[in-house]
Amino acid sequence: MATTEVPDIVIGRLPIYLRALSLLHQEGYEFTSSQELGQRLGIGSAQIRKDLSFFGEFGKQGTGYEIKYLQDQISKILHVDRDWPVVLVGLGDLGQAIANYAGFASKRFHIEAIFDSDLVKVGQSVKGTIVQDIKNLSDVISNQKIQIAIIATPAVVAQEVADKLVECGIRAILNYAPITLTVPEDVHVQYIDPVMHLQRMTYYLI
Amino acid sequence: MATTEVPDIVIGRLPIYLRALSLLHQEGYEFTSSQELGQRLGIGSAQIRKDLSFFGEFGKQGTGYEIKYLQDQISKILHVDRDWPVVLVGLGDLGQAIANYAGFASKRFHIEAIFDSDLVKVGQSVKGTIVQDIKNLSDVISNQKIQIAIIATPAVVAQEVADKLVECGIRAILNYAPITLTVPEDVHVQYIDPVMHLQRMTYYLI
DNA sequence: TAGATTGTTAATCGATTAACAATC
DNA sequence: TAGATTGTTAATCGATTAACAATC
Repeated sequence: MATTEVPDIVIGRLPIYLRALSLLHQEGYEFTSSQELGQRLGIGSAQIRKDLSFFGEFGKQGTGYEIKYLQDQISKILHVDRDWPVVLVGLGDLGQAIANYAGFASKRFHIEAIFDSDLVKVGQSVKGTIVQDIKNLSDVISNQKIQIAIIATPAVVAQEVADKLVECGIRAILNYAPITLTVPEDVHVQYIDPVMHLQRMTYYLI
Repeated sequence: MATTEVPDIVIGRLPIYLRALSLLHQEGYEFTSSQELGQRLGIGSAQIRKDLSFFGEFGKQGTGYEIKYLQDQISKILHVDRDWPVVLVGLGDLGQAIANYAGFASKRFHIEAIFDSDLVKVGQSVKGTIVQDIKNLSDVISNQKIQIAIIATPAVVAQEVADKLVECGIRAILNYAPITLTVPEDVHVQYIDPVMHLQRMTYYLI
């Protein structure tokens, strides 16, 4: 229970737990156990208990975990018990889809500004958010104290965009461009590349 | 070099190598080394060499790897040296975006059929592919011998859809619905959930 | 109380890394 | 040849799991 630097792989599982708890809650359950949770997620019950033990004691012997309480606790741990403003860079087909995706706002991630280098797109409005020239990037990020960016540009300009974002003070990047980004080690990057997931599965086919 | 069952985590890195090689190739390079590759990817050079050694010997001492050759070899290993037909289930906003995304076809994954339960959408055409009633699922999959499916339905019906896909013989599922699926162990599932990636990063913010 | 399930320890398992002989 | 880099071994490191006392 000491603050011994929680492994990132453990942090990576917390959102999975949160998602499962959310579902259990929706289904009307009030309590669950590490065993039930593990069953649903295909994870060992011991691992779930161990993961949670990095942060405190959230259960009761004999009865397990109160779903709503555990949800709240994990939300606090992950800092998702608040709204997060986000900037989106790139408004091609992919950027359009991201801007229109309701799933972000429903989890309290709000796209506050959209940037594109194409002046034809600048001035257009997507879901009430006006597309801005990428020249305004720095001002918007510092004025609104935004820490999170989503990159949805072509791969060729993604590194350049990332550099600019880092320079503007962005601390976390969700990158949809199919390229590994180089950033300072205090900046976090996560990748979304559906093709890579498909390529990983075809290894096992035929 | 024996066939000792390659760890899945190694398979998961091959597409990353492939992506980097592709980029190096585009940039006009002809040779690379495990060190250069590792530098770009933030991975140790020893790990890259170890990963590749599961499959054979692809480099030369002193000079490293011929990019084009290594690309071809990894492509063969992953079975992405061929076209793969794919079915898409669910044509909401997300499904629309997936159907319109050029990145799949460019890597030889072709959406051959789209299914939706909404009869209003059935008959519509997206990029030349006509939306079909989900009742035709079984026929299409068996006639075209399709092994890969993409789920882009609401979370509440995703498990039900997955069950049906498995029943029809699907062997690999790319799931965009925010829910952990339960499938037989010979069926592969990969998840795309951008919100989870964001939640993982906010842990480290403020 | 009896049954269930937690939190935690210690053992196991697996993955990463450092080092180096082989060799281009 | 001299320099560079591979493929592989062995050592290290870290993550998962089994087991169980504690306790609701």
